[in-house]
Amino acid sequence: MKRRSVTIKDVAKKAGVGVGTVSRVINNSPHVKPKTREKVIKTIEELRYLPNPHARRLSSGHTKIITTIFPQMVGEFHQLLLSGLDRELEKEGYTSFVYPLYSENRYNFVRESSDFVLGTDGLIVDALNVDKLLSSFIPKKMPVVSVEYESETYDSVLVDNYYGGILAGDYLANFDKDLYIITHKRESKLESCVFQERVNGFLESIERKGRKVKEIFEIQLDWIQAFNTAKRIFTQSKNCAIFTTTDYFAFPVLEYARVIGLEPKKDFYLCSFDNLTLSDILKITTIKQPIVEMGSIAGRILLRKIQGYNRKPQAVVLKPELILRNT
Amino acid sequence: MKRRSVTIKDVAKKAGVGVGTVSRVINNSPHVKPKTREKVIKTIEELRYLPNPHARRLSSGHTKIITTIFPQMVGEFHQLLLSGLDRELEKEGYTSFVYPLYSENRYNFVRESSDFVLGTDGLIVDALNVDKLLSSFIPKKMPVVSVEYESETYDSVLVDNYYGGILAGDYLANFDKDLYIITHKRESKLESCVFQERVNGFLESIERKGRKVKEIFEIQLDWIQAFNTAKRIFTQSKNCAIFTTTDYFAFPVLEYARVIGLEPKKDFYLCSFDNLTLSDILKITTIKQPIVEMGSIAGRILLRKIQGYNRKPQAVVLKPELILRNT
DNA sequence: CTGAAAGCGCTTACAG
DNA sequence: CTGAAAGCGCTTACAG
Repeated sequence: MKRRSVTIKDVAKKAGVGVGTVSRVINNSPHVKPKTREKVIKTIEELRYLPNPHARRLSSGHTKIITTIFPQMVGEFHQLLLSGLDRELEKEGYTSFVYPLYSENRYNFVRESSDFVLGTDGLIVDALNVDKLLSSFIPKKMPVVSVEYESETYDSVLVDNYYGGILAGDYLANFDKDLYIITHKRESKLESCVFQERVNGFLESIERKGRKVKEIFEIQLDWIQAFNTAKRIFTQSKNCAIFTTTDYFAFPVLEYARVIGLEPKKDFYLCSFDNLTLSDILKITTIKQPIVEMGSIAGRILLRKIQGYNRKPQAVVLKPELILRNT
Repeated sequence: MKRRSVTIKDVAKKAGVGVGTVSRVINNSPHVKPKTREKVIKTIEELRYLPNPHARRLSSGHTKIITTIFPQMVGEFHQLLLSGLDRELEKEGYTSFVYPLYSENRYNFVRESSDFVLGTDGLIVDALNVDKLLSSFIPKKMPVVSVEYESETYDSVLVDNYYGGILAGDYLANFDKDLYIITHKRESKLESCVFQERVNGFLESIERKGRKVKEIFEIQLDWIQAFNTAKRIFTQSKNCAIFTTTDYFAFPVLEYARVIGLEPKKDFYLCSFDNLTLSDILKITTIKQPIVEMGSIAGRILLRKIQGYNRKPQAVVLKPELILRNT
């Protein structure tokens, strides 16, 4: 490709200095005489010079960018996680790109042109089995932090989903109701794997209390399906307590209950998971995760790894919390 | 940085071939004898060689990656847009990264290390005034497509938001109700600028019909605020028709109306904008945008520009559509 | 403080 | 089909 553009040489020649000096100027090196710097900056502007990032990265060895791999972009959750992450990255002049992995095609792209993974200084992987899915394409030296999934290969930052399930179970088992679970069915290896843990914790809790779940519904991350599932449950039982493993499902359930005139905390109980704005507005009882904090911690760990701190992979496990509200 | 890793030279030496041959193998060139290819592939695996992407990009001049800049990550909308985009990109072996621009810090990062924008082959910018905000950092030759904003500098793909507003106005003005608007207040230059257009179209439509809006509420993209605004409106008027410029606001409005026992299409009317799953579940009347299609068209145009087609910036304007439902 | 030069790790005509 | 070599555009010791 012959995209003849302005290079550092052109600037150097026009400014009457060496390329090294131009390089020092664009990198804010203090070892440049003010006069020289000024002259260089001026000709950079005149020539509208923009440094070639690939060349820069090839010789410097870093990009100051990290990649975040999310299974999907569901919005609020990821935005919160990212803002926590950014808070740390910004301190050191890094920023982050997002690579959503919501389709098989996108996954294949990572496999096939695995070099694109290498394109940045580090990797945050959210809610994916990074060991099975990605580690074989990730170069040995690449700093990686796994979020929401306990990796055997890398550092992890997660919420204790099992314990969250227990909290939900402890709450709902109090009531003399038919117990139901609505959870996400992992249909593809690319989907998040936190839900099963939540279910497991829930089951453990109610078993301890001598209770049994009446039915577990496994559906896709889809409001319509959740709505229809609610319909089925409320048709089966007019006296139920439902555990939805994400707030995303709680909303349609509550909605359907309203449609048929059921009153929460009387006709039925509902405990959800995530504590997104949604559950706050609708006054849904839910399990809260410290999302922003997860992001920050992950960022801090990643930065340390980039700087060369080396240690065995560890997992930081944060505790979820029951937020009692009106369901 | 001395991250001594395996290079193409190491592979060449061990395999007993030239570096050119190794390069041909990793790039799937057909001009390699099967025997040779096999040998090279084997030693690549033995050495666990991974090509350095920066070097690759420096000499080839492309990354096969395009960057998508979103103002925030609100989820469904962007996921749909991205999937439309990917459909086109994949055909040519490209993929896309997302750079969410939800904070001033993130914007500054683009300004200051503008070379990171150059890091990919093309740019999709969503719902931002790309002319004012970004064009000065974007190199002349970078292919750019603006989505949801009509750019003067680049090609654009958008929905006619003004016309959408008219559709909403034509609908709500039919009823003998107090007219209200709830819209998003752009507080920062980084926020989407589609909402004002929607409002303008709405105002134009009702004016034509000799109607006036009672009050316009400008709020943040926040459910709680929308909920409280609904409260204010329903306190002021028990007989109103509300235009929410995004489905995101329609849900809390409907929710509050329910709480106080108001019946849609009788006690009040509501017309929204976007046609997300939300409005489908809640049976909200809304203005539909062809989101996936916007993504595809943007992808196609961008690809053509990358391939060198050059023409004056044009705008592709898609028509929105009124979806009549239960509000 | 500054310039000349080596080197980063690839790709790609070129010559065979 | 293949190797030697130039070149992509930077950064960074090195020597002054």
